[in-house]
Amino acid sequence: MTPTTDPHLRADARRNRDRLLAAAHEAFQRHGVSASLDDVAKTAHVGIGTLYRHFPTRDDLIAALVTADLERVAALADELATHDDAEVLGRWLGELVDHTASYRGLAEAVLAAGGDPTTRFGGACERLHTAGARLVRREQQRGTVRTDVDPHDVLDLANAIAWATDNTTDALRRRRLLRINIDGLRATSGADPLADPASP
Amino acid sequence: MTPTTDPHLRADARRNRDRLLAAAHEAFQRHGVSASLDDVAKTAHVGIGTLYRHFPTRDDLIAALVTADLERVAALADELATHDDAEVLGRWLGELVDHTASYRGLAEAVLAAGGDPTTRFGGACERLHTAGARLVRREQQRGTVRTDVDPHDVLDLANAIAWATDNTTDALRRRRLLRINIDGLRATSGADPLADPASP
DNA sequence: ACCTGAACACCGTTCAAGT
DNA sequence: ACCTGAACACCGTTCAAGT
Repeated sequence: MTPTTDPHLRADARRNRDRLLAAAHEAFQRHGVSASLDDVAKTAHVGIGTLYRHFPTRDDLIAALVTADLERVAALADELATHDDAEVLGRWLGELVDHTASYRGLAEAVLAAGGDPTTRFGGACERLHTAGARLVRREQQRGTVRTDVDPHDVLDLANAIAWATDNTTDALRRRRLLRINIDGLRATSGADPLADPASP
Repeated sequence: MTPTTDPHLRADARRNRDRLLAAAHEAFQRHGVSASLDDVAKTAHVGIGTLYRHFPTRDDLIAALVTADLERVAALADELATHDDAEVLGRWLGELVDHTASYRGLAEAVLAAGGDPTTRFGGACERLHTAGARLVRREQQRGTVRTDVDPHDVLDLANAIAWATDNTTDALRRRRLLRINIDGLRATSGADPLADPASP
Protein backbone atom coordinates (compact mmCIF):
# COMPACT_ATOMS: atom_id res chain seq x y z
CA MET A 1 0.00 0.00 0.00
CA THR A 2 2.34 2.68 1.28
CA PRO A 3 5.19 3.41 -1.17
CA THR A 4 8.24 2.11 0.63
CA THR A 5 11.04 4.54 -0.03
CA ASP A 6 13.69 2.81 2.08
CA PRO A 7 17.14 3.78 0.84
CA HIS A 8 20.21 1.53 0.69
CA LEU A 9 18.29 -1.62 -0.24
CA ARG A 10 19.40 -3.80 -3.09
CA ALA A 11 17.12 -3.56 -6.12
CA ASP A 12 15.86 -7.15 -5.97
CA ALA A 13 15.43 -6.99 -2.20
CA ARG A 14 13.35 -3.86 -2.55
CA ARG A 15 11.18 -5.42 -5.25
CA ASN A 16 10.65 -8.52 -3.10
CA ARG A 17 9.70 -6.38 -0.13
CA ASP A 18 7.11 -4.48 -2.15
CA ARG A 19 5.72 -7.70 -3.58
CA LEU A 20 5.43 -9.16 -0.09
CA LEU A 21 3.57 -6.11 1.17
CA ALA A 22 1.14 -6.18 -1.74
CA ALA A 23 0.53 -9.91 -1.28
CA ALA A 24 0.14 -9.52 2.49
CA HIS A 25 -2.33 -6.67 2.06
CA GLU A 26 -4.50 -8.79 -0.19
CA ALA A 27 -4.24 -11.88 2.04
CA PHE A 28 -5.02 -9.85 5.17
CA GLN A 29 -8.00 -8.24 3.49
CA ARG A 30 -9.34 -11.63 2.46
CA HIS A 31 -8.48 -13.79 5.46
CA GLY A 32 -7.59 -11.36 8.24
CA VAL A 33 -4.18 -10.71 9.81
CA SER A 34 -3.68 -14.37 10.70
CA ALA A 35 -3.60 -15.36 7.04
CA SER A 36 -1.10 -18.05 6.07
CA LEU A 37 2.38 -16.58 5.64
CA ASP A 38 3.21 -19.41 3.28
CA ASP A 39 0.46 -18.24 0.96
CA VAL A 40 1.71 -14.67 1.19
CA ALA A 41 5.21 -15.76 0.12
CA LYS A 42 3.79 -17.88 -2.72
CA THR A 43 1.59 -15.08 -4.01
CA ALA A 44 4.59 -12.76 -3.93
CA HIS A 45 6.63 -15.38 -5.87
CA VAL A 46 9.22 -15.35 -3.14
CA GLY A 47 10.75 -18.01 -0.89
CA ILE A 48 9.34 -18.23 2.62
CA GLY A 49 12.79 -17.45 3.99
CA THR A 50 12.73 -14.10 2.22
CA LEU A 51 9.53 -13.20 3.98
CA TYR A 52 11.10 -13.95 7.36
CA ARG A 53 14.23 -12.02 6.42
CA HIS A 54 12.22 -8.87 5.73
CA PHE A 55 9.63 -9.37 8.46
CA PRO A 56 10.92 -11.53 11.32
CA THR A 57 7.54 -11.58 13.03
CA ARG A 58 3.97 -11.35 11.80
CA ASP A 59 3.61 -8.11 13.76
CA ASP A 60 6.44 -6.57 11.74
CA LEU A 61 4.49 -7.33 8.59
CA ILE A 62 1.30 -5.87 10.04
CA ALA A 63 3.21 -2.81 11.25
CA ALA A 64 4.68 -2.19 7.80
CA LEU A 65 1.16 -2.17 6.36
CA VAL A 66 -0.64 -0.03 8.93
CA THR A 67 1.96 2.28 10.50
CA ALA A 68 1.40 5.03 7.95
CA ASP A 69 -2.36 4.90 8.58
CA LEU A 70 -1.86 4.89 12.34
CA GLU A 71 0.33 7.97 12.09
CA ARG A 72 -2.31 9.65 9.96
CA VAL A 73 -5.00 9.01 12.57
CA ALA A 74 -2.64 10.20 15.32
CA ALA A 75 -1.96 13.42 13.37
CA LEU A 76 -5.71 13.91 12.95
CA ALA A 77 -6.11 13.80 16.73
CA ASP A 78 -3.61 16.62 17.10
CA GLU A 79 -5.33 18.62 14.39
CA LEU A 80 -8.81 18.14 15.85
CA ALA A 81 -7.54 19.31 19.23
CA THR A 82 -7.48 22.82 17.76
CA HIS A 83 -11.18 22.67 16.80
CA ASP A 84 -13.94 23.78 19.12
CA ASP A 85 -17.13 21.95 18.11
CA ALA A 86 -18.72 19.48 20.51
CA GLU A 87 -18.29 16.39 18.38
CA VAL A 88 -14.52 16.39 17.81
CA LEU A 89 -13.89 13.31 19.91
CA GLY A 90 -16.79 11.45 18.36
CA ARG A 91 -15.51 12.11 14.88
CA TRP A 92 -11.99 11.08 15.77
CA LEU A 93 -13.14 7.85 17.39
CA GLY A 94 -15.11 7.13 14.25
CA GLU A 95 -11.96 7.44 12.17
CA LEU A 96 -10.00 5.31 14.61
CA VAL A 97 -12.56 2.52 14.70
CA ASP A 98 -13.01 2.49 10.94
CA HIS A 99 -9.29 2.09 10.49
CA THR A 100 -8.85 -0.58 13.14
CA ALA A 101 -11.63 -2.62 11.57
CA SER A 102 -9.92 -2.51 8.16
CA TYR A 103 -8.34 -5.95 8.62
CA ARG A 104 -10.04 -8.71 10.55
CA GLY A 105 -7.99 -9.47 13.66
CA LEU A 106 -6.24 -6.12 13.67
CA ALA A 107 -7.99 -4.97 16.86
CA GLU A 108 -6.82 -8.15 18.56
CA ALA A 109 -3.26 -7.52 17.40
CA VAL A 110 -3.48 -4.00 18.83
CA LEU A 111 -4.66 -5.37 22.19
CA ALA A 112 -1.91 -8.00 22.21
CA ALA A 113 0.79 -5.47 21.30
CA GLY A 114 -0.38 -3.55 24.34
CA GLY A 115 1.80 -0.62 23.46
CA ASP A 116 5.05 -2.42 24.09
CA PRO A 117 7.47 0.13 22.60
CA THR A 118 10.19 -2.52 22.03
CA THR A 119 8.34 -3.78 18.96
CA ARG A 120 7.71 -1.81 15.78
CA PHE A 121 3.99 -2.44 15.90
CA GLY A 122 3.68 -1.75 19.62
CA GLY A 123 5.53 1.51 19.17
CA ALA A 124 3.17 2.66 16.42
CA CYS A 125 0.20 1.75 18.60
CA GLU A 126 1.64 3.70 21.49
CA ARG A 127 2.10 6.86 19.43
CA LEU A 128 -1.54 6.63 18.43
CA HIS A 129 -2.58 5.93 22.00
CA THR A 130 -0.69 8.95 23.29
CA ALA A 131 -2.22 11.31 20.73
CA GLY A 132 -5.70 9.95 21.47
CA ALA A 133 -5.31 10.27 25.22
CA ARG A 134 -4.18 13.88 24.76
CA LEU A 135 -7.34 14.67 22.79
CA VAL A 136 -9.53 13.04 25.45
CA ARG A 137 -7.89 15.08 28.20
CA ARG A 138 -8.44 18.29 26.27
CA GLU A 139 -12.13 17.44 25.91
CA GLN A 140 -12.28 16.78 29.63
CA GLN A 141 -10.85 20.24 30.28
CA ARG A 142 -13.38 21.74 27.86
CA GLY A 143 -16.13 19.95 29.74
CA THR A 144 -17.46 17.83 26.87
CA VAL A 145 -16.21 14.59 28.43
CA ARG A 146 -16.77 13.57 32.03
CA THR A 147 -13.68 13.70 34.21
CA ASP A 148 -14.14 10.38 35.99
CA VAL A 149 -12.98 8.30 33.02
CA ASP A 150 -9.43 7.26 32.27
CA PRO A 151 -8.37 8.33 28.73
CA HIS A 152 -7.00 4.83 28.21
CA ASP A 153 -10.49 3.42 28.80
CA VAL A 154 -11.83 5.47 25.90
CA LEU A 155 -9.26 4.05 23.50
CA ASP A 156 -9.78 0.52 24.77
CA LEU A 157 -13.51 0.84 24.19
CA ALA A 158 -12.95 2.06 20.65
CA ASN A 159 -10.69 -0.91 20.05
CA ALA A 160 -13.29 -3.28 21.51
CA ILE A 161 -15.94 -1.88 19.15
CA ALA A 162 -13.60 -2.36 16.21
CA TRP A 163 -13.12 -5.97 17.31
CA ALA A 164 -16.85 -6.60 17.64
CA THR A 165 -17.50 -5.28 14.13
CA ASP A 166 -14.42 -6.22 12.15
CA ASN A 167 -16.06 -8.99 10.21
CA THR A 168 -19.16 -7.13 9.17
CA THR A 169 -19.86 -4.83 6.27
CA ASP A 170 -22.60 -3.07 8.24
CA ALA A 171 -20.98 0.31 8.82
CA LEU A 172 -24.16 1.62 10.43
CA ARG A 173 -23.94 -0.94 13.20
CA ARG A 174 -20.43 0.24 14.01
CA ARG A 175 -21.75 3.82 14.23
CA ARG A 176 -24.57 2.78 16.56
CA LEU A 177 -22.23 1.01 18.96
CA LEU A 178 -19.87 3.96 18.95
CA ARG A 179 -22.74 6.41 19.47
CA ILE A 180 -23.73 4.67 22.71
CA ASN A 181 -20.19 4.98 23.99
CA ILE A 182 -19.78 8.60 22.96
CA ASP A 183 -23.00 9.52 24.73
CA GLY A 184 -21.77 7.62 27.78
CA LEU A 185 -18.68 9.82 27.80
CA ARG A 186 -20.70 13.05 27.98
CA ALA A 187 -20.18 15.13 31.07
CA THR A 188 -22.94 14.14 33.50
CA SER A 189 -23.52 14.30 37.21
CA GLY A 190 -20.39 12.89 38.81
CA ALA A 191 -22.57 11.04 41.32
CA ASP A 192 -22.48 7.27 41.08
CA PRO A 193 -25.91 6.21 39.83
CA LEU A 194 -25.52 3.03 41.85
CA ALA A 195 -25.41 5.07 45.04
CA ASP A 196 -28.22 7.38 43.96
CA PRO A 197 -31.35 5.44 42.97
CA ALA A 198 -33.35 8.61 42.28
CA SER A 199 -33.03 9.84 38.70
CA PRO A 200 -32.36 13.58 38.16
CA MET B 1 -17.08 -28.10 37.28
CA THR B 2 -20.75 -28.87 36.82
CA PRO B 3 -21.67 -32.37 38.06
CA THR B 4 -22.48 -34.24 34.88
CA THR B 5 -25.38 -36.52 35.64
CA ASP B 6 -25.78 -37.97 32.17
CA PRO B 7 -27.59 -41.32 32.39
CA HIS B 8 -26.88 -44.40 30.30
CA LEU B 9 -23.15 -43.86 30.08
CA ARG B 10 -20.76 -46.68 30.81
CA ALA B 11 -18.94 -46.25 34.10
CA ASP B 12 -15.46 -45.78 32.64
CA ALA B 13 -16.77 -43.47 29.91
CA ARG B 14 -18.43 -41.31 32.53
CA ARG B 15 -15.29 -41.16 34.62
CA ASN B 16 -13.25 -40.19 31.57
CA ARG B 17 -15.72 -37.48 30.66
CA ASP B 18 -15.54 -35.98 34.13
CA ARG B 19 -11.75 -36.13 34.11
CA LEU B 20 -11.67 -34.39 30.74
CA LEU B 21 -13.94 -31.62 31.96
CA ALA B 22 -11.84 -31.06 35.06
CA ALA B 23 -8.62 -31.01 33.02
CA ALA B 24 -10.15 -28.69 30.41
CA HIS B 25 -11.38 -26.30 33.08
CA GLU B 26 -7.91 -26.00 34.54
CA ALA B 27 -6.23 -25.68 31.12
CA PHE B 28 -8.74 -23.05 29.96
CA GLN B 29 -8.27 -21.10 33.16
CA ARG B 30 -4.52 -21.14 32.72
CA HIS B 31 -4.11 -20.75 28.96
CA GLY B 32 -7.53 -19.64 27.70
CA VAL B 33 -10.02 -21.58 25.59
CA SER B 34 -7.48 -22.24 22.85
CA ALA B 35 -5.34 -24.33 25.19
CA SER B 36 -3.76 -27.45 23.69
CA LEU B 37 -6.26 -30.33 23.56
CA ASP B 38 -3.37 -32.76 23.65
CA ASP B 39 -2.39 -31.39 27.04
CA VAL B 40 -5.98 -31.65 28.25
CA ALA B 41 -6.09 -35.33 27.30
CA LYS B 42 -2.72 -35.98 28.93
CA THR B 43 -3.72 -34.25 32.18
CA ALA B 44 -6.90 -36.32 32.20
CA HIS B 45 -4.82 -39.49 31.68
CA VAL B 46 -6.87 -40.30 28.64
CA GLY B 47 -6.08 -40.95 24.97
CA ILE B 48 -6.58 -38.03 22.61
CA GLY B 49 -9.14 -40.10 20.70
CA THR B 50 -11.29 -40.32 23.81
CA LEU B 51 -11.39 -36.56 24.04
CA TYR B 52 -12.61 -36.29 20.44
CA ARG B 53 -15.17 -39.04 21.02
CA HIS B 54 -16.75 -37.11 23.90
CA PHE B 55 -16.26 -33.65 22.43
CA PRO B 56 -16.00 -33.70 18.62
CA THR B 57 -15.20 -29.99 18.45
CA ARG B 58 -13.52 -27.56 20.81
CA ASP B 59 -16.79 -25.66 21.05
CA ASP B 60 -18.51 -28.77 22.39
CA LEU B 61 -15.95 -28.87 25.18
CA ILE B 62 -16.40 -25.18 25.92
CA ALA B 63 -20.18 -25.60 25.84
CA ALA B 64 -20.05 -28.46 28.34
CA LEU B 65 -18.13 -26.22 30.73
CA VAL B 66 -20.12 -23.00 30.44
CA THR B 67 -23.67 -23.95 29.44
CA ALA B 68 -24.84 -24.26 33.04
CA ASP B 69 -23.44 -20.82 33.84
CA LEU B 70 -24.97 -19.31 30.71
CA GLU B 71 -28.37 -20.71 31.70
CA ARG B 72 -27.93 -19.25 35.15
CA VAL B 73 -27.25 -15.78 33.76
CA ALA B 74 -30.19 -16.15 31.37
CA ALA B 75 -32.46 -17.10 34.27
CA LEU B 76 -31.20 -14.09 36.21
CA ALA B 77 -32.31 -11.84 33.34
CA ASP B 78 -35.83 -13.23 33.58
CA GLU B 79 -35.83 -12.80 37.33
CA LEU B 80 -34.53 -9.22 37.23
CA ALA B 81 -37.23 -8.34 34.71
CA THR B 82 -39.70 -8.48 37.62
CA HIS B 83 -37.74 -5.91 39.63
CA ASP B 84 -38.37 -2.19 39.39
CA ASP B 85 -35.19 -0.38 40.38
CA ALA B 86 -33.32 1.72 37.85
CA GLU B 87 -30.12 -0.29 37.80
CA VAL B 88 -31.43 -3.74 36.87
CA LEU B 89 -29.87 -3.78 33.43
CA GLY B 90 -26.58 -2.48 34.75
CA ARG B 91 -26.39 -5.21 37.34
CA TRP B 92 -27.28 -7.90 34.86
CA LEU B 93 -24.70 -6.71 32.34
CA GLY B 94 -22.14 -6.80 35.15
CA GLU B 95 -22.94 -10.44 35.79
CA LEU B 96 -22.82 -11.24 32.10
CA VAL B 97 -19.48 -9.57 31.53
CA ASP B 98 -17.91 -11.12 34.62
CA HIS B 99 -18.91 -14.54 33.41
CA THR B 100 -17.81 -14.06 29.81
CA ALA B 101 -14.41 -12.90 31.00
CA SER B 102 -13.96 -16.05 33.11
CA TYR B 103 -11.89 -17.79 30.42
CA ARG B 104 -9.59 -15.92 28.12
CA GLY B 105 -10.91 -16.19 24.56
CA LEU B 106 -14.44 -17.05 25.63
CA ALA B 107 -15.83 -13.73 24.36
CA GLU B 108 -14.24 -14.45 21.00
CA ALA B 109 -15.80 -17.90 20.93
CA VAL B 110 -19.19 -16.33 21.69
CA LEU B 111 -18.76 -13.88 18.80
CA ALA B 112 -17.67 -16.69 16.46
CA ALA B 113 -20.56 -18.93 17.48
CA GLY B 114 -22.79 -16.03 16.55
CA GLY B 115 -25.82 -17.80 17.90
CA ASP B 116 -25.86 -20.54 15.32
CA PRO B 117 -28.43 -22.86 16.92
CA THR B 118 -27.12 -25.92 15.05
CA THR B 119 -24.19 -26.18 17.46
CA ARG B 120 -24.46 -26.87 21.16
CA PHE B 121 -22.47 -23.80 22.09
CA GLY B 122 -24.26 -21.52 19.64
CA GLY B 123 -27.60 -22.70 20.99
CA ALA B 124 -26.61 -21.88 24.57
CA CYS B 125 -25.42 -18.45 23.47
CA GLU B 126 -28.68 -17.82 21.69
CA ARG B 127 -30.79 -18.65 24.73
CA LEU B 128 -28.77 -16.16 26.71
CA HIS B 129 -29.03 -13.59 23.94
CA THR B 130 -32.80 -13.95 23.79
CA ALA B 131 -33.22 -13.54 27.54
CA GLY B 132 -30.95 -10.50 27.54
CA ALA B 133 -32.72 -8.85 24.62
CA ARG B 134 -36.04 -9.35 26.40
CA LEU B 135 -34.70 -7.55 29.48
CA VAL B 136 -33.41 -4.68 27.38
CA ARG B 137 -36.78 -4.26 25.66
CA ARG B 138 -38.56 -4.18 29.01
CA GLU B 139 -36.23 -1.44 30.20
CA GLN B 140 -36.93 0.47 27.01
CA GLN B 141 -40.65 0.26 27.74
CA ARG B 142 -40.02 1.42 31.30
CA GLY B 143 -38.08 4.36 29.93
CA THR B 144 -34.73 3.61 31.58
CA VAL B 145 -33.08 2.75 28.27
CA ARG B 146 -33.30 4.87 25.13
CA THR B 147 -35.44 3.40 22.38
CA ASP B 148 -33.10 4.09 19.47
CA VAL B 149 -30.75 1.22 20.32
CA ASP B 150 -31.06 -2.35 19.09
CA PRO B 151 -31.10 -4.83 22.01
CA HIS B 152 -28.52 -6.91 20.15
CA ASP B 153 -26.15 -3.94 20.22
CA VAL B 154 -26.28 -3.92 24.02
CA LEU B 155 -25.28 -7.57 24.22
CA ASP B 156 -22.55 -7.16 21.63
CA LEU B 157 -21.10 -4.25 23.59
CA ALA B 158 -21.07 -6.30 26.78
CA ASN B 159 -19.28 -9.06 24.92
CA ALA B 160 -16.77 -6.58 23.51
CA ILE B 161 -16.00 -5.31 27.02
CA ALA B 162 -15.49 -8.85 28.23
CA TRP B 163 -13.06 -9.36 25.35
CA ALA B 164 -11.12 -6.19 26.11
CA THR B 165 -10.69 -7.18 29.75
CA ASP B 166 -10.45 -10.96 29.71
CA ASN B 167 -6.76 -11.07 30.40
CA THR B 168 -6.69 -8.65 33.26
CA THR B 169 -7.27 -9.11 36.95
CA ASP B 170 -8.34 -5.49 37.29
CA ALA B 171 -12.07 -5.91 37.99
CA LEU B 172 -12.44 -2.16 38.55
CA ARG B 173 -11.37 -1.45 35.01
CA ARG B 174 -14.10 -3.77 33.72
CA ARG B 175 -16.63 -1.88 35.85
CA ARG B 176 -15.46 1.48 34.53
CA LEU B 177 -15.80 0.41 30.90
CA LEU B 178 -19.24 -1.02 31.57
CA ARG B 179 -20.31 2.11 33.44
CA ILE B 180 -19.62 4.28 30.39
CA ASN B 181 -21.79 2.01 28.27
CA ILE B 182 -24.61 1.83 30.78
CA ASP B 183 -24.71 5.61 31.03
CA GLY B 184 -24.71 5.77 27.25
CA LEU B 185 -27.83 3.61 27.24
CA ARG B 186 -29.77 5.99 29.46
CA ALA B 187 -32.85 7.53 27.91
CA THR B 188 -31.78 10.91 26.53
CA SER B 189 -33.02 13.31 23.89
CA GLY B 190 -33.59 11.24 20.80
CA ALA B 191 -32.09 14.03 18.68
CA ASP B 192 -28.86 13.18 16.91
CA PRO B 193 -26.12 15.23 18.60
CA LEU B 194 -24.31 15.37 15.26
CA ALA B 195 -27.22 17.32 13.79
CA ASP B 196 -27.56 19.54 16.86
CA PRO B 197 -24.27 21.25 17.83
CA ALA B 198 -25.87 23.12 20.74
CA SER B 199 -25.72 21.19 24.02
CA PRO B 200 -28.94 21.03 26.09
C1' DA C 1 23.98 -9.22 0.68
C1' DC C 2 20.25 -11.62 -0.31
C1' DC C 3 17.42 -15.72 -1.79
C1' DT C 4 15.84 -20.49 -1.57
C1' DG C 5 13.38 -24.51 0.02
C1' DA C 6 14.24 -28.73 2.51
C1' DA C 7 14.07 -29.94 7.26
C1' DC C 8 12.29 -29.50 11.74
C1' DA C 9 8.82 -28.69 15.26
C1' DC C 10 4.27 -28.41 16.81
C1' DC C 11 -0.53 -29.31 17.03
C1' DG C 12 -5.04 -30.73 15.66
C1' DT C 13 -7.70 -34.72 13.73
C1' DT C 14 -8.68 -39.37 12.12
C1' DC C 15 -8.99 -44.28 12.16
C1' DA C 16 -7.48 -49.15 12.39
C1' DA C 17 -6.58 -52.20 16.08
C1' DG C 18 -7.53 -53.58 20.69
C1' DT C 19 -10.42 -54.41 25.11
C1' DA D 1 -19.41 -49.63 23.41
C1' DC D 2 -15.53 -47.44 24.33
C1' DC D 3 -10.41 -46.56 24.43
C1' DT D 4 -5.83 -46.01 22.41
C1' DG D 5 -2.05 -43.89 20.01
C1' DA D 6 0.28 -44.18 15.61
C1' DA D 7 -0.35 -41.86 11.32
C1' DC D 8 -1.60 -38.03 8.67
C1' DA D 9 -2.13 -33.18 7.54
C1' DC D 10 -1.11 -28.49 8.14
C1' DC D 11 1.50 -24.52 9.26
C1' DG D 12 5.01 -21.69 11.21
C1' DT D 13 10.13 -21.20 11.64
C1' DT D 14 15.04 -22.03 10.92
C1' DC D 15 19.28 -22.66 8.51
C1' DA D 16 22.73 -24.73 5.35
C1' DA D 17 23.62 -24.19 0.59
C1' DG D 18 23.52 -21.33 -3.40
C1' DT D 19 23.81 -16.81 -6.25
